[in-house]
Formats: sequence, structure tokens, C-alpha cells
Amino acid sequence: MPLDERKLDVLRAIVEDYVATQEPVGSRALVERHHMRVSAATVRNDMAFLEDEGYIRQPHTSAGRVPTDRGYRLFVDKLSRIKPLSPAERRAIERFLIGAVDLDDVVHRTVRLLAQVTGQVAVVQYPSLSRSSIRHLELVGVSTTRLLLVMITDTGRVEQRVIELPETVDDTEVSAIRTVINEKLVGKRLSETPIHIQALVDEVDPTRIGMMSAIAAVLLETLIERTDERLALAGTANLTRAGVLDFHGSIRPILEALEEEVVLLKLIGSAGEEPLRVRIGDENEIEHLRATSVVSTGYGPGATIVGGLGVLGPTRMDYPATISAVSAVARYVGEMLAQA
Amino acid sequence: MPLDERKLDVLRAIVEDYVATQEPVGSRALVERHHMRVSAATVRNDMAFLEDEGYIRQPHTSAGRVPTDRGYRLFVDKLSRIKPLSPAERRAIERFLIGAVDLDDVVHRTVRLLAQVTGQVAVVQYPSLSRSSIRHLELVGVSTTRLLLVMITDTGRVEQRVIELPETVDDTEVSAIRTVINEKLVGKRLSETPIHIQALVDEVDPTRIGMMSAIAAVLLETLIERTDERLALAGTANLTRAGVLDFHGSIRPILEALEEEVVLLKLIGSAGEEPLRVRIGDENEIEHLRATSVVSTGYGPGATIVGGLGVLGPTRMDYPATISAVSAVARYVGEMLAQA
DNA sequence: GACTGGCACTCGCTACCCTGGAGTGCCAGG
DNA sequence: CCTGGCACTCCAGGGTAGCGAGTGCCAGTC
Repeated sequence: MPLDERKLDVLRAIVEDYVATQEPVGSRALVERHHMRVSAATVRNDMAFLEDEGYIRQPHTSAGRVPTDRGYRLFVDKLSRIKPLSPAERRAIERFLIGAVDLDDVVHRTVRLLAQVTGQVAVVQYPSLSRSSIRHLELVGVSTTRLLLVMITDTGRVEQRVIELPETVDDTEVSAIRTVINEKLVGKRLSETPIHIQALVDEVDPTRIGMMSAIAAVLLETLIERTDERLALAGTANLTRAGVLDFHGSIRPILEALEEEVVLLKLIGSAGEEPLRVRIGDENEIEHLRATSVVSTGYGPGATIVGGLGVLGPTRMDYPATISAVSAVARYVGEMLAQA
Repeated sequence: MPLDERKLDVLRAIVEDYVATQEPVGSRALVERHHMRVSAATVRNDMAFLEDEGYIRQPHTSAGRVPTDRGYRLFVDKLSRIKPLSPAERRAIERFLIGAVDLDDVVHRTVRLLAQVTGQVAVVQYPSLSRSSIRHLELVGVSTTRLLLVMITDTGRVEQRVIELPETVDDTEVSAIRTVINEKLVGKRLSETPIHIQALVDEVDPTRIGMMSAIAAVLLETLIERTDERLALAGTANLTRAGVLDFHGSIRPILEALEEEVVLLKLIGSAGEEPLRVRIGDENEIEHLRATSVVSTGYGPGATIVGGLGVLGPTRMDYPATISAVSAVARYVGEMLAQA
């Protein structure tokens, strides 16, 4: 039996009130605050029903009701009306982001902004290597058998690696190799470079094959290993605003999880399939974050996605506001990157 | 009137017990645990004296005593015997640090290690630009009027900046300039480069003066603005182990302070004058950290100091252990940098 | 003069009880 | 199907009592 209109209204009201007050909501208060056309007793019946279906629960017998993860899910999918940002908020976002001087700065400003606007923990992934393309490769001789490889991408990111060579090289050779690898690789998407790198090794003058292999190996390593590694985090202090109910009392496991880069990447990195993703409580893969909700999305210049960003907070968060903040920030950052 | 030997013993015992148990320590427990040769009543007299002098205090009438900031200070200065690290700990440190692939990795490993070993919040400053020297400067033409400047230092750090040129250049010119600036600047301490950069502009062929000024301006900017900017942080979850007494109940202001880079730099960046610095409670300049203690030191290859690192925790921390951990880690990191 | 044992006193902590109030479930009636 | 009413449950808050740890002080001893 599906939920009728009024039951859905009741669920929506419960979610909204609970998010606002952080206290279990009872039937009487509900009819008053929302000017319902029915009596408290009727609402109680609906509540009993919603509880049977697993959308709400009672913390204790004879307390008010609290939404369950399932209830929030239904709310997010069907019931929430998107709150557009106020013009003041839009202006705040713009003001915060313009004036960034480089990539680092963009990312830092973004993550702080997001934390401030949503009042939650914010995570921003640096533009991922694999989705951007190579703008320039530089080789610098550090000694006769060591080179420094510097890779510059079109998202402004710079990666460096030291290469140990099997034989000595002089400057003219280095410069020849530099020219070759730039010719072959500049403009290529990082994800498609491995093939081209292989081609380089195959085609090279046999006298240089050892050296070129060394360089190719390091290049590949750089592409694979360091991909997507960096992240910025802000707003952890917001966790302390939580009530005792929110994270079953301890924010410790959450702080711990937030220090694991791998975990964070899982949270926001895999964005890309859906435009915007909301994971509520249980739905999180990560054990320690089962008491939190995560709202994440991808961002990038134009339609391409080069990284993820998102926020993490108590399951009892203001979803409509959070969702619109996250997507607005992602949109603005995308625009910034497109300009640069 | 100076403190006699026994009163100092009593103070030491109080600090040690309080650190271990986190509970106010009374006279009876003290004589038992420390096999003192005097009675509890005598200890009580000494305690009364120590309290008058401001070294300890009672949380409530008729509770045990707790050290004050002043008490900890005396303990650190005069009473603590340094705990050398166990061989197991040394090995753990080494194992943790070897195998780092680049500077980022070194810093990350270090900060995690420090957090783990001390059980507190750890902060590591990236090797500061101003104290290292230039290994190589690279100029890359991105378009006819834009160059990318990449600066590589001997601590392995890479900084990049885009330069907008007032006129167009071709590749041969770029490469000529590259040669010149490398000749003049490689090997120089960053702190002494500004003069040399000025010299570059003065000596350059008049036809190129506009371009060279643009490059010089960006170089100077890079040196000044970005100096000392980056930091790594770990172990914030350790704050939650604190008892209610520790941070007068709320870790929020501390988490907030820890997100301000400026604050962190103040904490550990100014290391350098003293070999190792301990700031206890009140002694901290930063308002929000008056309830914490900070142990910090400088590190670097050999005797030079290129950055700071340290930990932050409750005033009730195990100072001897923390101090030796911090200095051991600093020493090891210094060695790692010297090798690279 | 320094130390000790003893004693009265303070005060926080815990357990307990009690009561008020909010909220529920259910039932009978419209 | 909805409503008003009623009995019931249970949390929260406040007050009280007892316990225990710890203190300060004093008189006595070495």
C-alpha cells in the first residue's frame, strides 16, 4: 500500500521540524506548526503507519518521532523542494572565489567557502590528473645521471619526479629528448597517454633506448600512482555543533576517517556518473561514516568533470539547502577553471 | 623562600600522576604510589605551600591537586628527566620514514608518524622557501606572450607561476633568458636572491628590459608571497581523547584555530631561535590555544633549519615523552633531507 | 623545628525517589 | 475515515541522602 498524500506531508513536516529543532517531534506540535487540517490523533495514526514502514522511529516509547535514514531518503527523493540560493549567498560565493591567484588558492578558497556556507565539513579534490591533458613536459638535468621531470597540465597542476638514468647524458641530449616527448605527448589526455608512451620507447633510436625506458617508466608511474591524490578539507570544527544523538555521541571515528585520504576520495572522487549524489547514513560504504550523510558532485570547466567536491554532516542536515549550496559552488568553480 | 628538595619531589610526583591518571591527585595516593618516606600529612603541608606559590591548585575544595601552567613549566624546566626512545620506537620511526618517494610524501609521512607516536595533533611545515636555495629555474612558453616559470629548490620543492609578458617572445629568446637567469641565480639562497634579481634587470640588454622586468617581478613575488605557506596536519582525532577538564570542555575553538594556516605557522614556524620550544597553556599567544601546550622545533638537513614541526595537546601531556619524540622525528627528517 | 597521627569538616558524586509533562495507543462515537 | 478523550509510559529535572576522598589543623613526638 502506497503512502497517500497526507502521510507524505506528515513525513515532510517531521523531517523539516526535526532538522530545524533537533528534537523529536510530536503530533500536537506538528499540527500547530504546519496548520494541518486534521487533528493530532489522525496524525498519530499516520505516524504509526510511517513507523511500521520504517520511515520514522521513536527514540523511546512516548517520545516524539525522528526520521530514519530511509525517511530522509524518501524526503530527498520525493519531498524536498529545492531552495534556491538567496542573491546575498550568490554574491558571497562570487566574492569569495574571485581573486584566487592559482590552483592551490582556488581549491583552498572553495573548500572554506563550502564549509562556511553549509556549516559542515567540506572536501574538495584537486583537479584530477587523469581527466586533464598535458600542456608541457620539462626535463632538467640535475646531475649527469639524474633528471628532474616536471609535468604541467591544462588544469594548472604541476607534478615532478626524479629520474635515475642507467647511463650519462649531456644537455644537448636532454634537450633532444625533451623535444621528442613534448611533440608526442602535449595535448593528450592523461588517460590516453600510456599508449603513446609505449610508442615512444618503440620508436626511439636504439642507442637511447635504455634512457628512454627509464623516462617512460617514471612517466607512467607519475600518471598512475599520483593520480587523484590531493585533497583539501575544511570545517571539521562544525562537527562539534552536533547534538549527542547525531553521531551516536562521538565524533572521533569521523575525525579519524577524515584523515584517511583514501576514504575521502571514495566519498567525493567517484562522482561523475550522477550529477549530484546524496548518501544518507547507512548508504555510506565506509563503516565509520554510517552516522553521517554526504552530498557530493563533480566539477570542471564546461561539461567535463575534473574533480569532485562535497560536504559531510549529520544525517539530520538541511538537505535542500546543502544540495543547492554544493551544486552552486561546483558550478562557480567550474566557471573559474574555464576562464583560467 | 626557595622550594626544598622534597617539595620539588612532591610537585614532580603530582605532575606525573596527574598526567598518567588524569585525575586530581591526593596526598595519600601520592605517598603510596611513590614510596615516599614521609607521611601523608607532611605531603599535605607541602601541597599547601605549592598551592600558595601557584604551582598547583584544587579544582574544588576537598579534591586532590592538579598542576597549574606554572607547575608544568617548572616541571619541564627543572624536574623532568628525558625519556630516551625505546629501540622499538626508533625502529618504528625509521620504518615509517624510509621509502618516501618525494617531498610531499616525506611531509605526509612525518606528520602522521608524529601524531601516532605522541598521540596528539601534529603539524609539519613544508621546507620553507626562504631558507633553501635554487637548484633550477625553468621557463616554458605557454603562448607567445605567456611564460610559465617553474622554480626548483634544493629541498625538492617546486613552485610555478604564470608570467604575462608585455611583448611577444620566441623560443630562442626564452631559452637565452633561461640560461641567463640560471647562471645568475642557481645555488643562491632564496633569501639573498632579491639583490641578484635586481642586478639581472640592470644588466640586461635594453631591448629585453620590459620582458626581464616582468620576469623579475614574478620571481620576487614568488619568493615573498608564497614563502612558508604550506603545512600538513594530522591527528586531530586525538583531541577527542581529552577529558572534560582538558580544554574546558570544548574542542571546537581548537579545531577552528587549527584550520587557520596563519595560526599554525605562528605555532611552529617561528622555531629556529631555540632548539626546542615548549609553550604551556597561557604562554601561547593565540587566544584559543590557551588551554593547550605546544612542543615545537626546527628541522633541516645538517645544522640549517628549513622548517618547523611540532605537536599540540592538552597541557596535561607527557612532556618528557613528547619532547623526545618531537626531537627524534625532527632529527630523522633532517637526515632524510640531507640524503636527498 | 620538623614530622606524624588523628579528627572534624567540606564537598562532589551517585543513587534514589518523586513529580510534571509530553507524547503515545487505543477506543468509542460522529 | 476522522476525532476527542482517556489511560498509560517514560524522560527530564529537582531534591535528598549517603558515601568517600581529600583537606586543614592541632596536639603530640622525636
